[in-house]
Order: sequence, then C-alpha cells, then structure tokens
Amino acid sequence: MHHEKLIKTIKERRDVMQVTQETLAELSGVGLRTLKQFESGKGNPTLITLQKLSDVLGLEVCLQLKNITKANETGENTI
Amino acid sequence: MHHEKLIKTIKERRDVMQVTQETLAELSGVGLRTLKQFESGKGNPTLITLQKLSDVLGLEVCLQLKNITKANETGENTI
DNA sequence: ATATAAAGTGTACTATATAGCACTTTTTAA
DNA sequence: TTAAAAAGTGCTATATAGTACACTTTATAT
Repeated sequence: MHHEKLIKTIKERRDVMQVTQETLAELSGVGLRTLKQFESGKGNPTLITLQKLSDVLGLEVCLQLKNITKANETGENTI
Repeated sequence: MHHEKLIKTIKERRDVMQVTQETLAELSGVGLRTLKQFESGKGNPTLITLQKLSDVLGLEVCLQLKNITKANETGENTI
C-alpha cells in the first residue's frame, strides 16, 4: 500500500464509522493537528501514531508480501 | 500486527533474504543506526522509514481489518 | 579457542513529528 | 442561501526520530 492509499483507507474507514477527525483524535490519543496533517497528505506519522489511529478504527498495521495476488491492482475492493 | 510482530517480520524476512542490517540499510536508504534501533525493539520508525525497509524486502505496509479470521492468532504461518 | 562478521549500544547533533492555538476554507443541513 | 460543523493551514514550541561515529557484545565460522 502506497502512502496515498493508506491515507485513503484511514479516511474512508473513519467516514464509514461516522467519526470526525476531532473524535478520532480524542479516542486515539493522537493530537488533532497530527491527524489533520496525516489525512491531508502532509504527514509522515510514526508507527505508534498509525497504530493508535488504526486501533480505534478496527484496523491494524501489517506487513504483507508484495504481489501476493495480481488481483486488486486497481485499488478496488479496498477495505 | 502488534509492534513486536512487525519487528519479527522484518527480521525474519531479512534473514530469509540473507541480507545483513548493513546491506539493508544501504539498499533502503535508511540509516544503519535507525534500522538497528528498530530491530532491537527500541525504535518508533516513521511510516516512510518502514516503507523504505519494506520495499527492499519485498514487503508492503498495509492496513487490514482486525480479526478478519480467527486463524493465525498464535502467530504461526507468518510471512 | 579464536578470528571475523554481524548485531547492539552510548553519546550527541540535526531534522522533523507531535501538538496546541487561532484562523480560513470547505462541506453539510436547514 | 446561510448557519453550523467539519476539515485544512500558518505559526510555533517541544519532544523525539534519524543519523554518524566509535565502541561493545554476540554469532558464525575455521
């Protein structure tokens, strides 16, 4: 997952859960400014920050082999 | 994936590929010290750092829904 | 056993992520 | 169309990640 898609995943998941940036910031313990910067593509969050956000959203950061399947190259069927 | 397991994944993958920390550092453009700190559990790398390392190892950082299946809870069958 | 390679650590500087505040812009409802 | 909510931004202080160098410890061969 490239940077953009990670951001997109977080944003979409937050939207699906109907959580505002402000609420997610509070729930995760991440500063609102940090979340704003990340979602607007201007951040380079630390792993811990990413994990805090992911936790609240029911997501988890993981490492996968690249190209496990050729499916989903278009970015469809994303979480 | 909790922090420890991410580290384990990177280490194991590096071992499988027979790449030393030094070589991985060079290939990825990440400082050797940074890699050492991360692998020894004392780091909190930024997303970009993690991605640089992952790239060289043929891995990718991704976000998954937690508990997609109950399988692999023991940490077996890891990449 | 011991030489060599690989991994880990102390110190210290620089770059930058985090964070809060106040403000602007954009989106969403009424 | 306009008021309210949500998202984005400039500025700035502080904390800490990234980095290099020199060194120690641990693994690995021979």
